[in-house]
Amino acid sequence: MAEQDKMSAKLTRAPKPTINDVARVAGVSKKTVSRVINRSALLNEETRGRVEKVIRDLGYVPNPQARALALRRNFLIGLIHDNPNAQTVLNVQQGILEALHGTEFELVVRPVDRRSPLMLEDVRAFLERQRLFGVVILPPISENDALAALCEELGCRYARMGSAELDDPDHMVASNDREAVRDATRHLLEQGHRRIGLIEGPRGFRSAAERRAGFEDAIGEAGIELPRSLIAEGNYTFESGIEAANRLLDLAPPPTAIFASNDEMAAGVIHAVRQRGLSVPEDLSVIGFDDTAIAAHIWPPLTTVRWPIISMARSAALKLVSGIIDPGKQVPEPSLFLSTLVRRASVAPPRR
Amino acid sequence: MAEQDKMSAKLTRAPKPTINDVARVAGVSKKTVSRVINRSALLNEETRGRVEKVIRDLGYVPNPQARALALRRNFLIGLIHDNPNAQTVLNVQQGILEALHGTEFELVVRPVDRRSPLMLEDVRAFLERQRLFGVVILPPISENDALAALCEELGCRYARMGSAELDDPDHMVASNDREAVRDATRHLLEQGHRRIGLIEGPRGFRSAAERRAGFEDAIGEAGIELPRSLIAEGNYTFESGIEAANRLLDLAPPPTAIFASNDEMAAGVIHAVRQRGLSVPEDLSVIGFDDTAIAAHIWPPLTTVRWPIISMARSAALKLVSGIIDPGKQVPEPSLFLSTLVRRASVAPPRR
DNA sequence: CGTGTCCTGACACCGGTTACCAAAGGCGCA
DNA sequence: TGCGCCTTTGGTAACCGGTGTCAGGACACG
Repeated sequence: MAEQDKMSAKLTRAPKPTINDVARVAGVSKKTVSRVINRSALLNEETRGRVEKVIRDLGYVPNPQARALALRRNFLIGLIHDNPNAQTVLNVQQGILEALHGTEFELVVRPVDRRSPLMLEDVRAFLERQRLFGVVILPPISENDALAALCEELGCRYARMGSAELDDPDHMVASNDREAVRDATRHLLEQGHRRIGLIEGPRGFRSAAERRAGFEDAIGEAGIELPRSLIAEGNYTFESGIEAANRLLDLAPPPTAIFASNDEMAAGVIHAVRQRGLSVPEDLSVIGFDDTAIAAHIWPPLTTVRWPIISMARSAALKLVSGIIDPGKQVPEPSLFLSTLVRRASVAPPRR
Repeated sequence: MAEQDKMSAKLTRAPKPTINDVARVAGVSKKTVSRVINRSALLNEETRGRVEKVIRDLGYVPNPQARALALRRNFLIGLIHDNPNAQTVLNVQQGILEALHGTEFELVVRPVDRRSPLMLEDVRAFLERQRLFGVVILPPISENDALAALCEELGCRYARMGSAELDDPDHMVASNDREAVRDATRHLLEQGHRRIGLIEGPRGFRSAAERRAGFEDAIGEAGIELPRSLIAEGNYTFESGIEAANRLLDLAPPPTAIFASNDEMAAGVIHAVRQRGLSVPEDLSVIGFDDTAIAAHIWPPLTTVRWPIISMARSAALKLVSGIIDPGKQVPEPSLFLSTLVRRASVAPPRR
């Protein structure tokens, strides 16, 4: 309590030092202090050292609001998403914050409604008003080219995350979904499965198309015919996974394995199998995609494709602020991340 | 494309109107426009109308950065959390954003590390630098009184969410965990269970204590002795649920039902049961707490206590900004929310 | 001594806010 | 009716805490 009073009193007596205080104490002009802060090159080393000492002594921290006004740009990174998967969104937030740690940037979240006709105008108003420094755009909304064009138009840096390269590397962080799904499907083929069902993501999603393509690649390689009936559409939700699984399991003969385009739907598949009194992997092998927490937590633990979302998010954020935090560092952030198969217990050889 | 060019050109030609533009066109001073924006009482109605029309015609929107500088306060609401549960955090974000929708406020997320000795200093630096308007603090970190004191000291509004009333209603949004858990435990008792295990949350967590108290209330009411061995401690993670369940199931005789203090641990219990070749609810009844998505998605669907987290978060955010957005509205936001039992399929009468 | 380079400072400005003052109009009162 | 006072309304200037522009001093060099 006493300590708190002291701190409180200190605050009242000595409000935060401003650039003027630093300038006065150091015996230089505001502008020179500003140059020190911004690591301007044309500065006498001796002067820089003196000012830096005063900054340290006074505990001076530049006011982000004033900088935002003068620079006509905020030190905020926005996260635009319409992702229904909580774990994915939170992982992305974590990755971005890791990249922003120790900088003056903050993270502002902005969920949007992909289906709303006002979505673009909403985002425009948001970006214009807040003058964000940059935005990270999550899939599936990241596949919207109009959104990227809007950022470009408004002079807002952007980084799109996705399952394929939709943009140039400066604006895109992608994963190799197609290859990863091909590997996952090969894994099923190696186990002896020949009749494999696919639950694809919603039409129009790039990720859905990529994953389907990878699946078809592997099936084609193996010289297996893929009847249309073995492909069911889901919308990335648990419930749609149940429905799609039921459609596939009602076939005669039913598939002996199913690749679901995300873990949530894979969990739905397992649920549906159990409702029928069957079990995984004895009666049906299942592979998911994402490796979210649910994959390790359901029973049986789900064989799935690990999507390195945290690293991707970190890289996306670093792309946005690179050259700002540390002008020297110009090592480009990686743009392509590799998804890999994680083998757990939901895959086994087919019975017959 | 043509349209985009047009818009782009328009932007270049006519940058965002400022308060000066509005004043000039309306033929009044900046100050008068400012009065209109801030709904000052001492203003001629005729003047107000004229200025408002100009504002509408020009599409003028006050610049938040300039306001932040002049007012020494940002229009940002912070979310401080150390919650490992993705769904909970995202639900809270959703609730806050619902409350902030249509206002000039934005949401900034700030995960913290409860165990770090620098946590308080981190938050202090964050609040001082950004001069946040207010913060919503999630449990369990919301139980930290020093954090609330810090907000008070820095003049930052705050709203704590939690499982019991730790603060006055202006700063607290609570749920009735104790009563809800008592009801859940009564439900098990009504089904005929007499030997019921408890997996409590980590020591030092208020939510853990409240839930345990509710459990003991119900057991005590029923006149049942509660041996210490039937209480196992977890840390709210899936894995800790497995471990705790194994400790309880190794007892002789084992419990016929388990109340787990959150869904994640309840999912772990179900996992452990299945690993032993047993099944839920035939061999063991399970109740969780939270009603996160996982509760409905695992098998069997989990009977749990619904924690109205989204409404709580919305209310917390409205507490912060009330009197700002709409000075007229002084209806106080509710401070206590009721958790209720959701019956699914993880509870059945005991076998013997 | 003129010229170019390097470093620094004066000053206006970003777009709002508040403090303070001035003008206009209403009113009581002599 | 005229005067002073109070209230209402609007204007001016300073300020919030930084940034850009540009001029100019110091110094080396031809």
